Amino acid sequence: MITIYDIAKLTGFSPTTVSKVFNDYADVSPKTRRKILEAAEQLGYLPNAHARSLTTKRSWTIGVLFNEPSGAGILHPYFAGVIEGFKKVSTSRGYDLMFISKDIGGKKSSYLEHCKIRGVDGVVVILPDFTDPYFLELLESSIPCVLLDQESVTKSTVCSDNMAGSIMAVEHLYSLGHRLIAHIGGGNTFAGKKRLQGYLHAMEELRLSVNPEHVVQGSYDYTVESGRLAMEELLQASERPTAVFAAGDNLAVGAMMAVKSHGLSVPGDISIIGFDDIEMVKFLTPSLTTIRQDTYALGNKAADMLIYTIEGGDEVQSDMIPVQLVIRESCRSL
Amino acid sequence: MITIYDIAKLTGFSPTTVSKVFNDYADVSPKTRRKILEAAEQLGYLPNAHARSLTTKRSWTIGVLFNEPSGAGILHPYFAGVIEGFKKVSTSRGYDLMFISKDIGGKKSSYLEHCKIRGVDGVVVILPDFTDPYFLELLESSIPCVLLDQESVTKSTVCSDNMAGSIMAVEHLYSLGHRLIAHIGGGNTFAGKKRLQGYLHAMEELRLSVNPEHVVQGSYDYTVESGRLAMEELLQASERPTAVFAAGDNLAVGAMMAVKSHGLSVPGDISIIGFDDIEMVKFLTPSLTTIRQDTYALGNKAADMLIYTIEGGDEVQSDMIPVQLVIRESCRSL
DNA sequence: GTGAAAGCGCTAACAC
DNA sequence: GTGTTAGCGCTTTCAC
Repeated sequence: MITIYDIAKLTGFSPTTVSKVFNDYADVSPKTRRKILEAAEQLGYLPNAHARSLTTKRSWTIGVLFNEPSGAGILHPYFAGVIEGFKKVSTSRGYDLMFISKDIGGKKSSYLEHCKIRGVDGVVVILPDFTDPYFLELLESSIPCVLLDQESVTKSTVCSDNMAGSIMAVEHLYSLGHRLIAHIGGGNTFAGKKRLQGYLHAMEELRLSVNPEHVVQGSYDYTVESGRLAMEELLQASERPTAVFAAGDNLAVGAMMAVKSHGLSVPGDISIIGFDDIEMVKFLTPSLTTIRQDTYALGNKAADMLIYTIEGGDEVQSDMIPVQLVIRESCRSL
Repeated sequence: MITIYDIAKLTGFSPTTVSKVFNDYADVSPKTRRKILEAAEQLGYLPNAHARSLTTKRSWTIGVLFNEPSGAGILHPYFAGVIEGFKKVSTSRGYDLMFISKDIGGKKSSYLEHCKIRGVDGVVVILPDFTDPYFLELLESSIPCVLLDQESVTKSTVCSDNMAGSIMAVEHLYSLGHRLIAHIGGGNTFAGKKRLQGYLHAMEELRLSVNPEHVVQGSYDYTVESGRLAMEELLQASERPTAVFAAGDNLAVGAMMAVKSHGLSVPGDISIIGFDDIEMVKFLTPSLTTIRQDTYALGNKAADMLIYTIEGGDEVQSDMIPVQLVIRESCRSL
């Protein structure tokens, strides 16, 4: 391995000066800088990130925390989109991404411990289950964090405008003439609660009464199966809704399947609107009307915030990304 | 930060002995070990991975290389499934995963340089485009690698049994009475070529002639749009195929869209079979008959191989994971 | 502008 | 069983 000492030896300068060149110090003469750079090139020098981190206490690494137990984690398009956007800006700012789990060295540990051992500079958290004690521990630590779809006063947060999206969804159904509008909720998650809240708010604004039987919770993992189950429940209601607003596209897909399995039609008998706009839904029959989240923008913004904190900013930030109604075929006009 | 020196001071032992305890050396008395462990616990000691790596030249980190230019990268369910499986076993073996890009420190560099700077112990490569010069450079290096869907004599490889899967697909169509079977290819990728090969092989075995107009290439990125385009082309053929074997589910979905847009029915007029079994396709109308790849097993196996190499094994391994025909509604019997 | 010296936290000979 | 010593590759005072 080529080190700065090799370059020092070759050029006759000291390791200190070589180091200064690679750290863009101003007090190196242009001539010296050039010679050192040439020697580095010639020797094929590459810096050693571990050695650098050991002295500087900066790893230029960002930990990525996401849902593992459900396994849905990375497989969900929401996660993938956010990470893609996050990676884009963090990479361009010089940071690499590392997955953080509760395992380390094959042994169980906490997220916080894992982060400290690896010396990550910050963490992006994409974890629907905010009751996890290990997550709480991380929140209380002093490690820079940005949270997606969470609320916090100590850490920065980013989320979609869930309220506005839900209101759009309900208003869209209303404008089509629907009055009996049901809701399949996203469980006990931040997004799920906001969307429920948006639904309730919109119903009230429109002076529509909410039949308690018309609000059922899907599980926090937003799976198709969970949507199917929820729809089965809705179908048992004394009064059948004419439209359903599902808090996630997977839930909506499950709901569509349930409706069809009862020999009913979407949108003939029941209109369905989702939330997310994951890629698949535009190919369904009928294609799904939904509220599009800009996952890429969510990731971008999260990275901006986290790096701001890592690099010394101490203001706790929080931002909401606009969402958009995408009209397709799954909702009909009455 | 608590170091082994703090523990040494507190317990009266030397840093060496403390270090030995954490590295499970046998020559430490049980009593000493216990005292040191207690002190560590009490002080809240956590090891410093950078310092450790600096001396041992082992980072317990595995680099993940995947397709970035297309952006399809992590968003494709294939990638997500493989990584999920890969992460599972590597984590349990003590390794963490880090994304490797061509950017580092905000500057352009090569994958190989990135790996060396970060000191990763090995790399898993999930890159359809094997003509990338930076990928070639990595292949020629001595860094432990495992490649997915690639061929190599110097590095270990894992892939699905693409040939067998393609043969299954064609035979399935044949058994349903189809004789005019077209193919939408996966472009100039390893998997794409194997699947084309399997198609050709099966056609020959079944003594079916292949109309050259019935073989069209989708792009290497396996997108829906690419499948749509390819199907449009097939629809121009002098003789219309009764069935199409698409080299990927996205391609198949695109093909279905094209068929429908011409007022034709799947499977009424044209039967379609895909490859992958990504989650969405079972919810399509008609649901897609396809060849299922076990992406999780692919990832598991890749991790096993890579860790084998990292930990000193010098045999170049290669393995093929079985695939499976999943019959749904998109192929009809003639 | 340049360099000497110390130290980041840890492990690995080797001696005792 | 335990400790001494040196060193991994780099950065950072601080002196020149």
